[in-house]
Amino acid sequence: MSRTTPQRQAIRDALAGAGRPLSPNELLDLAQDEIPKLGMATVYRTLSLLVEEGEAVAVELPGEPPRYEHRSAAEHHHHHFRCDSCERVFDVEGCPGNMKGMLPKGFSLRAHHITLFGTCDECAKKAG
Amino acid sequence: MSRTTPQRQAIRDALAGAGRPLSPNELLDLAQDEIPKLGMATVYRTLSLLVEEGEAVAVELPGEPPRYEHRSAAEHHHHHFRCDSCERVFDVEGCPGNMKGMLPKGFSLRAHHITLFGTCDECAKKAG
DNA sequence: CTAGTTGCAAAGCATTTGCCTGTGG
DNA sequence: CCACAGGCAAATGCTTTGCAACTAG
Repeated sequence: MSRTTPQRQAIRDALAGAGRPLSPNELLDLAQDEIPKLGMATVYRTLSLLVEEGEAVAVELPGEPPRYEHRSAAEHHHHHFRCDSCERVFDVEGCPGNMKGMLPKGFSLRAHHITLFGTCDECAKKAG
Repeated sequence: MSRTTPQRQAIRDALAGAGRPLSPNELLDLAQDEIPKLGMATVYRTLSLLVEEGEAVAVELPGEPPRYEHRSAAEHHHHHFRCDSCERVFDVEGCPGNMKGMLPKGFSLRAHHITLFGTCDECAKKAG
């Protein structure tokens, strides 16, 4: 059975507390505040485990390696925003919907991903 | 200056003739019909060159390495559809637009990507 | 106790680069 | 002729795996 270890707890906590999708590196940095010797391999292994358990969800963005967010964020339909400046990713609410009109004849739709790109509020402030 | 070689010509032709975004591997296969000894390194080097020249455009999809499409496809705003079954990617016309309403307060929008997932017409027919 | 976990180092893979030979202009 | 290109093989960077030591239950 799957054990509760300090490493896993630190990773779970970081994910749950972030409120946005985190990259494996961001996760390593955050979790190392708790467990300084934590290795990247453990982060990857724990992420696979959390995804299997349904505790975390992979967030795939165009042109970037996957990030991961806590189950609570994934429970409702949402999309993502990536800041050009700080490169952080945020969840965004709402959806234009009605994407069936875009389909070529004979194609059927199962899902859609929308990614917005621009500047987040913090970076906008810094830039003046 | 940049030279015209049989390798580059084969790659250009494959891209121009495809009518949809191609992965480096698809491109290698197609171009090897013309130049059997063509190497992957040349495909990658030529793609960078074509992108610099504006002859080709990189198409980034969530969770996948970039594909490339001919300039002619990129001249107008469009999005992409990926078939779950054959894994090919197609261009789709139209756009729900008005994505600004989704932005959190203080965020500004520069661009958006939409990717549709489902089954293409050919695969739908095969599946009956 | 002892099977599941971890850290470290080595292995994988797709992409990129270095180097020497070949060739377009 | 000779600077640019191409093929091959080695290097890279991120992710995964192997393995011996460690620890939760």
